[in-house]
Parts: sequence; structure tokens; C-alpha cells
Amino acid sequence: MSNLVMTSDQILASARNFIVAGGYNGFSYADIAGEVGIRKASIHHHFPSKVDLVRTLVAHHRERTEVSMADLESKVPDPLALLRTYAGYWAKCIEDASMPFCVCALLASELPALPPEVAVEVRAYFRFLSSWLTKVMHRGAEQGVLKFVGSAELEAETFMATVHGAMLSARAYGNPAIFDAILTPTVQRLSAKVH
Amino acid sequence: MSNLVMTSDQILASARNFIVAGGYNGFSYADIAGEVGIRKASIHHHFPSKVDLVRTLVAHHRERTEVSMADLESKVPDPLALLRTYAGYWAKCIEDASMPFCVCALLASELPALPPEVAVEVRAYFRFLSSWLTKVMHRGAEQGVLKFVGSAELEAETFMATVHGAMLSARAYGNPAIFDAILTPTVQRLSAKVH
DNA sequence: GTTTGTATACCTACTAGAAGGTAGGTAAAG
DNA sequence: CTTTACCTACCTTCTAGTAGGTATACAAAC
Repeated sequence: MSNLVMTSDQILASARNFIVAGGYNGFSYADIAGEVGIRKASIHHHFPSKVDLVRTLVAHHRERTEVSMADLESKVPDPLALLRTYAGYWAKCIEDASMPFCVCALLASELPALPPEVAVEVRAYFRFLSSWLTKVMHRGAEQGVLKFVGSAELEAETFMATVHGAMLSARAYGNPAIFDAILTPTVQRLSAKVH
Repeated sequence: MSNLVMTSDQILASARNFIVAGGYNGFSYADIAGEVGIRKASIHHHFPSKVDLVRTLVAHHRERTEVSMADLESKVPDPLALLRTYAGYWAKCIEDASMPFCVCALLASELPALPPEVAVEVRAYFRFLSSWLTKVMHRGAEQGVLKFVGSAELEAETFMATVHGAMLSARAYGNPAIFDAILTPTVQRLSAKVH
């Protein structure tokens, strides 16, 4: 049983890496089998179809993100510090190449060609992230630690867009540092202090 | 000859639509053949390999973008209006679904899995767009029509990231309006007037 | 405490179809 | 009579997915 969980986790981790590199159609069961060290048919034992595999992967990713965010909120109460920590988390993932792109952002880019079951999960991730950021923006404005012109919703959407776009630029330039170069001033601009 | 050009243009247009929907591995020669109304082998007559086809497509896209931008600069001299027009162009493409995503942005997202010949062209597009936006930012600051804290380069990178991220959000939400909702205030924020 | 049943985790071997690509032919235009 | 634009027919490799087998573990039944 513990062996099962290990292998299925290895399959999910391998699939995540492949998707982050090349999207839904950028990998095959044979690729994963080669990396994990099992046979193609064994992957079908854990995940009957490719759709099952990727749907599970995205659902788990969203659930883990939800837990991480709740965790972060309790540890880092200040909304500005929260945004800094969030941006810093991605900066680290990109810089050490452990997760050079958000798996959901990549899948979202090919959303029209995605199996519907996967598309649903991807949209759910975006909705969660957007609502979480909106909450943070709202709280920051209330506490007077964040300052912006539009609504909290709009500011959250703009922030999320900048994060995803900065990931893309880091990849296009082959320069991880550009992510932090964009995000640090973007977070700073939201600060109510100095200016 | 004119018949040839027409067909090869149809092939490129079809390939562009497929890539915009699902990326490099999201379509096949059979898909294009079906859409254009010719046989698979005929595509190989115009483009010997898939790499040739996509490399040509991206190269043409960059060249046309370069011409369009030069054109735009002569018609719209004001840097702020230039940014507004650029954002408005994409807003229109997304809203009428004629080009709901930038083909180079999509390919950039799967850059690590792309054939090197294609990757080179995609990076060239990003470098061009970045340098063009930097030029616009620089000129805008000189003329006193644009105002920002960091360097023109950084502001250009941030703007480009926001554009690409806003495209992604529009796609993820299935809501074209979110692009304009993000971009209009983003451009406005760069204006030296009012605030 | 063997035996028997059942589930898990993997395997080899296979299938049908789709992938990119080739060989070689035809019809028309210059 | 050569080039262009297209075709049919084919090839090889890869694709997701299936069928059916084996080894192991952990039970309950005798």
C-alpha cells in the first residue's frame, strides 16, 4: 500500500515535470514509464487514462495550493508580506528550476484543446487563486497596508496576470532573474508606505 | 504561382489557429489538411517538415509585427496613445476571437519542449517586442507623457508580462472582457496626467 | 498452521489508430 | 520539357489503451 502511494506519487511528479515543460500533448505514458522506471501498462493500473492522470494531478495541485495558502495566511498575517512571500515562493521555484512554470498556467494556455475534465480543474485553480488574491487585497486595503486605485478584484486580477506573464518572460528569455525583477517592484507599488 | 501562395498562406493560417488553440503538439498535418481541403502530402510540398512550417509561421509573425509596429509609430506618435492602441488591438483580437492568444506567447510557454529552430524564432519575437516597448517607454518618459518609478526596460517588461498574463486570464475565465479590464487601468497608470 | 480467496502492483505482449514523412505519379502552366 | 501543385499509396514510429499473466501480501476458513 505504501509502495503504491509512492509509485503513483512518482508518476504524478513525473507527469507534472513533463507538463510544465511541454503541456498536455508534450509527453506520453512511455516518457513517464522511462523516468519512473516502470512499464507503460503499470501507469494504466494507477491512472486508467491520460485524462484521469492529468485531472488528478491538477486537482491535487489545487488542493495543495489551498492548504499552502491557508497555512501562509496564519504564519504571515500582513497582506503586503503575504504578497511578497507568494512572489518569493515562485521566484525560488523558477530560480532553482524545481518548478519553472505553474502547471495550471501552462494548461490554461492550451485550454481550448484540453479534455473537458481537465479544463474544469484548471478553471477551478484560477478561480481559487483569484479569489484568494482578492481577499488579500481587500484585507490589505482595510488595514491600510496596501494602496491601489481600482477595486480589490481588479488589483488581484492584474497582480495574477503579472505573475503569470513574468513566468512566461523568464522562460522566453531563459533568465529566471527577470521574474523577481518584475515582481519585487510590482509588490512594492502596492505598499501604502513611502511611494 | 498565385495559387501556391494562396494555399501556403491558408496552411499557415490554419496552423496558426491550431497552435493558438493547443500549442505545437496540439495539431497534426492531418488536422490542417482537413481544414484547408487538401491532402497531408500536399502540405509537405509547401513545408517539408512540421518544424519548417512552424518556424516559417513564427518568423512571418515577427516580421509582420515589426512592420505593424513601425506603421503604428508613424500614425500614432504619442507614446501613451501607442500603448493604448497596442492594448486595444489585442483586446479586439481576443473579443472577436480572431486571435484569442498570441501565437508566440503560447509557444514560449512550451519552450523547453520546442524544436530548437522554432525556439530561436520565439525568443527573437520576445526580444523584439521587449525592445520596442522599452523604446516607447523611454520616449514617453522623455516627452513627459509617461511616468513610472523604475527604468524604461523594467516598465516595458512589466507591461509585456501583464499583457500576456491578461490573455491567459481571459482564456482561463472564458471571459474576453477581463483583458481590457486589466489593460485599461494598467495603461492609465503609466500616464503622467491626472493620477 | 496450512489452505484458500482476494486485492494490489507490477509485468509481457498486443491492438488499432494517428503521427510525421516518403515514393512516385498526374495534370496543368509557362 | 521543366516546374509547380497536387494526388494516391505507403512506411515507420509512436500513441493511448487492453488482455491476460505472475508474484506478493493479507486475510478469513478449515
